[in-house]
Amino acid sequence: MKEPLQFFKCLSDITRLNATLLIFVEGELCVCELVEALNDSQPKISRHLSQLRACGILDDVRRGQWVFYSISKNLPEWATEILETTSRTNKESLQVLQTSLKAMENRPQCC
Amino acid sequence: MKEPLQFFKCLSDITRLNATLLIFVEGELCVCELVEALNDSQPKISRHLSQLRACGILDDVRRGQWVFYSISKNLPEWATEILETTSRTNKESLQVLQTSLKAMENRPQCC
DNA sequence: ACACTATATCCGAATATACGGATATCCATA
DNA sequence: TATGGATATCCGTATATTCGGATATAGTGT
Repeated sequence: MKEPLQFFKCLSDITRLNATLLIFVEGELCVCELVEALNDSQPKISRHLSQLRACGILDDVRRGQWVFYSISKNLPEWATEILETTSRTNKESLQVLQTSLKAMENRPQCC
Repeated sequence: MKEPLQFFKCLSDITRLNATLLIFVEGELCVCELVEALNDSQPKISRHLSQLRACGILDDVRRGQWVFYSISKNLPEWATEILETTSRTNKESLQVLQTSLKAMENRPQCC
């Protein structure tokens, strides 16, 4: 993630924005958790996640069956600042997503 | 400008991003100045400016023949923060645009 | 009224983006 | 190695976005 332009393009889709912010506040999430929290199809979520990874916003790590996504350790300071500002601004809608997430059963980290 | 999503969509086009940032650092610019500084066609610039105005990022005011654009007085704090961060990050490419602007002859404010 | 400059908008074409559905891949476990 | 769950990718389609070129509108000065 070198250019703000590319960063804004990534965040200009509702699915990618919500996924990024949710991961930003939760720390690490796997695909099935995001499918549940965002209430979207698995291929759709997966496609957007791989785009965010390709742009350098997310890191992914496989752990058993699951692939966990987190904010890239190489994300520049300015991008983190923008995520900070945005998560604060979207606090309420983010809390809705966090609630769906907490209501999910059989979350991978529990096993 | 209510939602970060909409804000990011506006800034995810290179013409709109550059126009917004240039206006952000210069304070107020007319269409012909932006046409010159961004080296694009007048209809293209005009179209993007009206989009930015419709989204609540820019204000416009006609002064004689010219229409001047500035950052909207109603732009929320969080959006200003993002513009601040972005203009700092894009400092170098912004300076190139500012140089083209300064080199322009017959700028409206001179008359 | 006319000419000229600045700006805005309309239109069709080209391009980009996002999607659903099907399918492939990867891993754990029996 | 067979099965099943989780994830990724492919493909064709639908939609959205952007563009250039033409044209319309608005204001200024003659």
